[in-house]
Amino acid sequence: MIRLSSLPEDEALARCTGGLYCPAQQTEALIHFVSRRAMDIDGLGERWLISFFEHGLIKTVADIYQLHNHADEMVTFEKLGEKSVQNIINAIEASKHTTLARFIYALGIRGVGEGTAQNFAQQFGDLDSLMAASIETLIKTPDVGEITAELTYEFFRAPHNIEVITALRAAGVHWDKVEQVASEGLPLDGQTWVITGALDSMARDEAKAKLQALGAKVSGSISAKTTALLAGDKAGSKLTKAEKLGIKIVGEEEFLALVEG
DNA sequence: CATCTCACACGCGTCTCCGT
DNA sequence: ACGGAGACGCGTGTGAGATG
Repeated sequence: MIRLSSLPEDEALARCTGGLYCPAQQTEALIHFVSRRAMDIDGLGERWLISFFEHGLIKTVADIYQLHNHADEMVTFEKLGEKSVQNIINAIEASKHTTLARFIYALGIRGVGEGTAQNFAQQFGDLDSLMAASIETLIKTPDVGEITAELTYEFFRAPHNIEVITALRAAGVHWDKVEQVASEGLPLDGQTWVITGALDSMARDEAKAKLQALGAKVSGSISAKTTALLAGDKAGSKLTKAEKLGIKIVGEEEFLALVEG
């Protein structure tokens, strides 16, 4: 996505709202769709997506799931061998089994990032309910205001977006039923945590999942309302800010004792 | 086997939107 | 109107795979 603020004044209004279909945004949509936090298709990055797009192998994100029919053509690309192509095809196949939250995030609806996508998944439980929801209903989702609700509503009213979503589901993209999580009674219920630095024992995503499983909300930036900062190696400005605000700093050992105990 | 390219992981800063 | 928090782009370091 191109930030409006990075555009010259006279181009600021040039952004279209085509979502999954608009030609100017197609490659951006593709790149976002395969990214780690969305559908997580390993090995298929920006470079190959653009090449495949330029050679007409893919036009929309739904075409990614037809790429296995073009394996012979793919190996003819420079720097792309049989092994890489097989890895890409395997990764595409693996991505068919996902979660509703990831799928919503992958759609690239403006204003809907990872957190909001998760909230939508929790709130609506299935894609059809979300797609059918009115602006008034959408606004009832946590962290969703008028603007995001309207953008989401419009997204699901665009025929080409519906087409792509239908094609994705027809290609076999599916997700498990959403489990409604009740955070009440969990040890970290009502707390907001932030993670900084690298952890030795696990990836940050894993640490985030563990904290969420204990009822905590995990945020990306420190504020006065933050309960605690989980600080690993090479912690940067977040640690400084947390210290300044007098926020509790939790080291990896203490964190492990907490999540395992 | 050395080199090159690409994708990924992660941190950080900025901007925007939401809720109060 | 303001502060909090999320979205997003950019920069850097690292590892895997392709090529010659």
